[in-house]
Amino acid sequence: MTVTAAAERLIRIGEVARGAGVSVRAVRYYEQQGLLIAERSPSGQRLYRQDAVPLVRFFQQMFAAGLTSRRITELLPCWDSGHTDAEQRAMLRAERDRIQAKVDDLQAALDRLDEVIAITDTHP
Amino acid sequence: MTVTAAAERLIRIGEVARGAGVSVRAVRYYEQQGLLIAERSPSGQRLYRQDAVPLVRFFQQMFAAGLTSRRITELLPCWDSGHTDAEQRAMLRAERDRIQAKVDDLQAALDRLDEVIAITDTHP
DNA sequence: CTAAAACCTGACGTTAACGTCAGGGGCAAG
DNA sequence: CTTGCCCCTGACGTTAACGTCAGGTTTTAG
Repeated sequence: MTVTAAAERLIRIGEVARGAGVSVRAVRYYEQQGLLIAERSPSGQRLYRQDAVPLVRFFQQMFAAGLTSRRITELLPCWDSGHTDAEQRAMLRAERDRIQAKVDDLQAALDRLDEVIAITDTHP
Repeated sequence: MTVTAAAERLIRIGEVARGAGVSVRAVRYYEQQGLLIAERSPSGQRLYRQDAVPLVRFFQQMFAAGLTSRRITELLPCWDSGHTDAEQRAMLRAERDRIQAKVDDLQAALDRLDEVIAITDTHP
């Protein structure tokens, strides 16, 4: 039973990309935007810890929800440290409300489409 | 009691835009994309029937749901005529499924945010 | 009649998250 | 040694729904 953390096996960018289901270019972009920090090998190659994979998945989820990379960087400390200041709490709520509104909009559009589908199916 | 339809009062682009809550530029764009047809006054100004307003609102709803203007033009006959061919039915279902998947994604992201909000609220 | 408000046609600018290409290095297998 | 795969840094291209500006005409209110 090791007390000190076992030296984690570092992975390269290709493995991160494949693991998270994104392109290598996307991972580099995340670094450029300040979302993801990577060590560098002596030859300059990016080296990531394995938890970079779920982190990238999380980024994808937030992107899908309409958050910008800038906003994600501003909110990342909330996940990392579990602590937030007033500004961050306000942003969290604002994003939450925005997403909820979007869900409602999508649901309304969905109902609209289902309506037409129902009509055109029963009325060939 | 008139038998022939009363000559509908035609409205200009500004009224359409204000009525639907979009910019004049947007309405012109819709015409350019083939979404909206307008008569022209002798001097060249666009003249719309009043149902252009709810129609533009409908476009906005579809845009919000992620449909492109091209897709909307392909599906407009479904609303206008109430009739669809096989290709259109397939498109309708594809869009419906895509939107539903997006709703699920958003809901997952929402849960994720709510989780953090709950933690940071009870744990100042 | 006149000035403001509204309309017209181009046509270039914007934004975000990448895609893609050019040109070059490094490293394990055979 | 060289072949192939992965990696690197720029840097320009893409897309969709408009925004915005320029320069000119039309409609409307007074």
